[in-house]
Amino acid sequence: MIGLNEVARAAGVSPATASRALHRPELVALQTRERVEQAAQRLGYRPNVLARGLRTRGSRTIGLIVTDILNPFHATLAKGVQDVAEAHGYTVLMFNSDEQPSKERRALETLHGHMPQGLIVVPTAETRESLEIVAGLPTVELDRASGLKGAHTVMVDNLSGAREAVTHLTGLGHRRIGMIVGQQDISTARERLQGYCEALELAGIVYQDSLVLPGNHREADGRLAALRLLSRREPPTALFVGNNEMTVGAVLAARELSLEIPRDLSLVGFDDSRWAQTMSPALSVVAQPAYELGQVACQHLLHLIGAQTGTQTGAYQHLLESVRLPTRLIYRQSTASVLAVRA
Amino acid sequence: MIGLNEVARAAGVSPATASRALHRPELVALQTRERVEQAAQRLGYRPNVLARGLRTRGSRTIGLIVTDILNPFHATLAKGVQDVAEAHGYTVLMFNSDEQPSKERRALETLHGHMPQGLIVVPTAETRESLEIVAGLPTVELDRASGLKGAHTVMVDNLSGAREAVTHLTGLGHRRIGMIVGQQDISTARERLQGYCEALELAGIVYQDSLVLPGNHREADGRLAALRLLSRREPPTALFVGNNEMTVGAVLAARELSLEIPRDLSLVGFDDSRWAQTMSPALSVVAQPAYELGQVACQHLLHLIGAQTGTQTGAYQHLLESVRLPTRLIYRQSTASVLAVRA
DNA sequence: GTGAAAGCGCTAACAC
DNA sequence: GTGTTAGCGCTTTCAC
Repeated sequence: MIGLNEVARAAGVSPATASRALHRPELVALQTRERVEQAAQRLGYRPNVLARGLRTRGSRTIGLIVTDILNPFHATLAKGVQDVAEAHGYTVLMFNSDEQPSKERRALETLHGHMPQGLIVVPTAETRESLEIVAGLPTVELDRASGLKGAHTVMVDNLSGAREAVTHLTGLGHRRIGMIVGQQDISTARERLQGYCEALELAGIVYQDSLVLPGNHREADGRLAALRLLSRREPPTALFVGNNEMTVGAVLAARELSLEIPRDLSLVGFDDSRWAQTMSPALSVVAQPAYELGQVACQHLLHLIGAQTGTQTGAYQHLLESVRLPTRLIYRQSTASVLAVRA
Repeated sequence: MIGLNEVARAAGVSPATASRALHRPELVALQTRERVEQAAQRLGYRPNVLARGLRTRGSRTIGLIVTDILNPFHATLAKGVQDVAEAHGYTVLMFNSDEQPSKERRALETLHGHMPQGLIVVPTAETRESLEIVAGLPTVELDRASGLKGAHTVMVDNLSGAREAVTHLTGLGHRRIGMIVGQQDISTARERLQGYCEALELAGIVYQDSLVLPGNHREADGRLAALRLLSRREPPTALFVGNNEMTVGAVLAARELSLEIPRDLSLVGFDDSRWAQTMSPALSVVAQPAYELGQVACQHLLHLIGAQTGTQTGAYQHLLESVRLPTRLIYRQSTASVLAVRA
């Protein structure tokens, strides 16, 4: 491997000067700098990040832990994070927690050994405790809040997103609206449920516990929950599903029961996706700006890192702890008026 | 940060012994080892991967470059790689080339600085040249072959996958079968095109150049190509599309032209996906074992790394250069007999 | 079986 | 402006 020593020798300077020429050009005579740069170029020099990180205690690396990279929403988050990180010369170490606190812990431990300069995490149910592993590390929680106080979070406005979706349904005359919602130890699930409740109240509908079924964010859970809800004596005429994977399950359940959407059942999902657009009827959804969410989280983290090392301009000194991005309700063909149905 | 020094002091031994106790237990007295292990445990010691990597020139890190993490196929590849890597204590540095050779080069350069022990890459058109950046690094090419001779590759059997799909179409009586295929500088596209040709020949149909349109793997390309093919004076009665993103485009094009699948057009795509299953009619596809592909690539790479350092048992000494996994044609509702149509 | 010492490649502190 | 020196945390000779 070509090291800084070789470059220095080729340029006829000391290693220290070579280092400065490359990273602090202003400390070096123009002429010297050019000699070094040319030598580096010619030899194909690439700095050894490990050595530099060891010395400066700054690896130019950030950690990212998502709960499920196979979920396009998370893949998109990851891309947003990566693109911003890369643009700033940071490398991303990505891990999957698969929604399991134990895997998350392992990821955090591995990460810790790599001495990252920051962390972006989509929390699981136990992140609050696990984050102790990387105590002191600038951290941004993405999409969900772990509940750790003082934590920086970048999330979507779940409350009003859900409220809007359900209000759309009540506006169509639906009174028996079911909800399939994630585990209540996840902040997004709590907020979306609350939005549902508020929308019902706004429409003067009393909340019915039996119309709300929990699921663990997976397709299979959504299917089972939908099957149960739709097999009731008085099944709901509309369904609001709290995450994209579970929505697929709900669609499958409706098909199994030969319910036609939207004639027999109106459906709104949370989070847009390719299949929601191509299935027929196309699905109405609460769309989330996933890519932007990832970008903002990364920008936020970089500011935190900058703020810590004091490289920051005044503008960002007072970073908001919590950022909320808006959702957008997309009307497609999966909802219909109850009146129309009965007619 | 808790370092090995602290652990050593707490255990009343020298740093050297502490290091040995943790990584070469056989070189240390049982009693000593236990003391060290307990101390490490108690203090929450996590080895500094940077320091170790610097010293041993082995970072326990591998690089992964995919062309598009937003493509579920690639996300699944990545998950397969990650799961295997993690199980063996390796951390994955993942990059996106977005199908752009320049981004791929940048990723390779960044990667190089991190001193990875191996690389898994889904090649772009110029990978053969760019790989020079990491010359000597154990490398596995995934899903596609860069053309570098002697390279280790893990791919799917594109040729027979495509042949089977098109033979299915000819078996249904189709004679005018269009193909939308990726750039010919990508090996998968070449192989799939060849499979198409062979299937035609097998059915005694003469190849028509004008029925084959290229696209750059994106949805928009697929749409445009399909639009052109389907607007011909004598449009094809069936379409075989060479990748999943472009297949979405083809479906959209068919809808725009008010062609009903499969009545007016039979369609087979390459690579299965969520939307292919949920759209109606459900799409027949050549399914690829994406997760397994990633797993196998990573196992292969780990063997290469092992072989290099001589840690390997004889069994894997003679690693095959190229691994091919089979595809599987899934029959759903997007294809129909021409005869039935005309009837 | 264990400790002392050197050094991986780099940069920060201190001289000059 | 530039060189010298030391040391980041770890592993690995080489002694004992």
